[in-house]
Amino acid sequence: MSIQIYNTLSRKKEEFIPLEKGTVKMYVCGPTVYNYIHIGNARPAIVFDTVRRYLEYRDYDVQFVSNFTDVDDKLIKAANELGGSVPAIADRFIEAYFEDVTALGCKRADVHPRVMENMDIIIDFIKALIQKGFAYESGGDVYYRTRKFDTYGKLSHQSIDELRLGARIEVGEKKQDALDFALWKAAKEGEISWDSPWGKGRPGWHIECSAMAKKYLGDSIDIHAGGQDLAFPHHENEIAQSEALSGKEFAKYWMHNGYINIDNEKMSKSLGNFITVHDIIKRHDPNLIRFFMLSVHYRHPINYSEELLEKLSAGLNRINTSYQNLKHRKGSSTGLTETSSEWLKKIESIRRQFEKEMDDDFNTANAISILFELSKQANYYLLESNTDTVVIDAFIKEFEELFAILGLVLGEQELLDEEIEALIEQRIQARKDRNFALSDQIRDQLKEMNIILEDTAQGTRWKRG
RNA sequence: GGCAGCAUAGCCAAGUGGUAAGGCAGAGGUCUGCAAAACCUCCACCACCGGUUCAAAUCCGGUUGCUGCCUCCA
Repeated sequence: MSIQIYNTLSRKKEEFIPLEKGTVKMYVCGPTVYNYIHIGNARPAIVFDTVRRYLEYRDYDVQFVSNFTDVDDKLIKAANELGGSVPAIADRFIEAYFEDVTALGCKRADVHPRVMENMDIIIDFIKALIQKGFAYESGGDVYYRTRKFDTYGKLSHQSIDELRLGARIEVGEKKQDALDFALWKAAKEGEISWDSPWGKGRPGWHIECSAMAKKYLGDSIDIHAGGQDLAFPHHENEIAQSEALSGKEFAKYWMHNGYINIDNEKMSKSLGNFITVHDIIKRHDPNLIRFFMLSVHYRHPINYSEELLEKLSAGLNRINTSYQNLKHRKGSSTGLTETSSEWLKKIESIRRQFEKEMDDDFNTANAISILFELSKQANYYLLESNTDTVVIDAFIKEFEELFAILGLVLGEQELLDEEIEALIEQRIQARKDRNFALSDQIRDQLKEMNIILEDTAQGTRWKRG
């Protein structure tokens, strides 16, 4: 079975066939680092990290690049307001970004290029576009000549004429056409700037991705991804720049994730209705946040609420409990039983179902339902009086591997202190003596310490409440 | 105005032609010294109106409502 990916270009699911067998070149548009990221920004980080993990699981060598926009208007503004230089603000929030997304289970990209470190290739890129007639200098700015690029609008499925009719497009004095966009912006007084053939200035927003994708991955890449709102104009412009220069298709598959809403309205920094990752992970397990993000298909919107998180938490705990119960049971398991091979087959079939769901445009919502199925089967198996260590191990491995593909972590049993251990021992003795008054008292006492006890046929076990 | 998306049980959410996955919550039961965990059972005619079809939540047309992009934005 092959992997299907919904491609914004064709608006259809397509079979994934990499340009180069066994390798996936993937570029994900990263954040502008002028502030802490909010959970809406975290969605692409988590979603495309999961895509990457799954492709790696499928034995692809994934070359994963994700940029930081560290020079732009908002950074200049933030530097003025917070005090400090643009590079210092960028450094600070890049560090915060890594802290946040690492907590959310995202791996580092192979390269996280920054605009400031790639000024030379950006300027070269613009020079080449001017040479080819796709760009022009105007009063220290450089603009892309949009109408010269025949297929402009192919990603957002709009014609240049339709876009031109858009009510809010204004013609700048320096632009030849309303749809032309800036490749280079002349510096205003006191702004951070770099020398260029057109005077001091800084790059426009879109050119960085074209230039850096080319540098790190080449003229043509497999997957280019980002939030839905980047499709137009950002990605459309990237296509115009890159394809005008190389004459080749820039990216084969374009993936866009949906938004996070609050009260059914888009969460965004400009609307001010955002929750930063920095704050939310103080209140909630970051693993739960990731689970929340993956519980909905990546192209659909998610409406955020605290109540929803709590409900999801109950489900995630159920899976975790099941995993802990398997581990608890491992010690008392014996050898092969009559049903062993049947169960091993069952586990294998769950794996195949999981793959089937992930193959289908990374349907993590359904993949999670398979996790519940695994959990249910494991619980059912644990009902048997004799369990086989091989089967138990197979279940445990299955939990661990499927969780790893989704970038989720399973709770690990930590050690208890001696006082608590002693109380548990004392209660076990009390129960042997059928002194239930004492045993219940100890259980209550432990509960106040947030330790929940469960008595099973294989002995007493505990967990954190 | 242009271009898209969405509308499925109390809540969340899959599902693109054959009579509705999964989770949370709820009800009943089993197990247990009592609990907990777990297991079993129950809980939806898929916004509305037409049409196509032997057959539609799924396709087509229309209506209503909501959202997004067209401007910085994940």
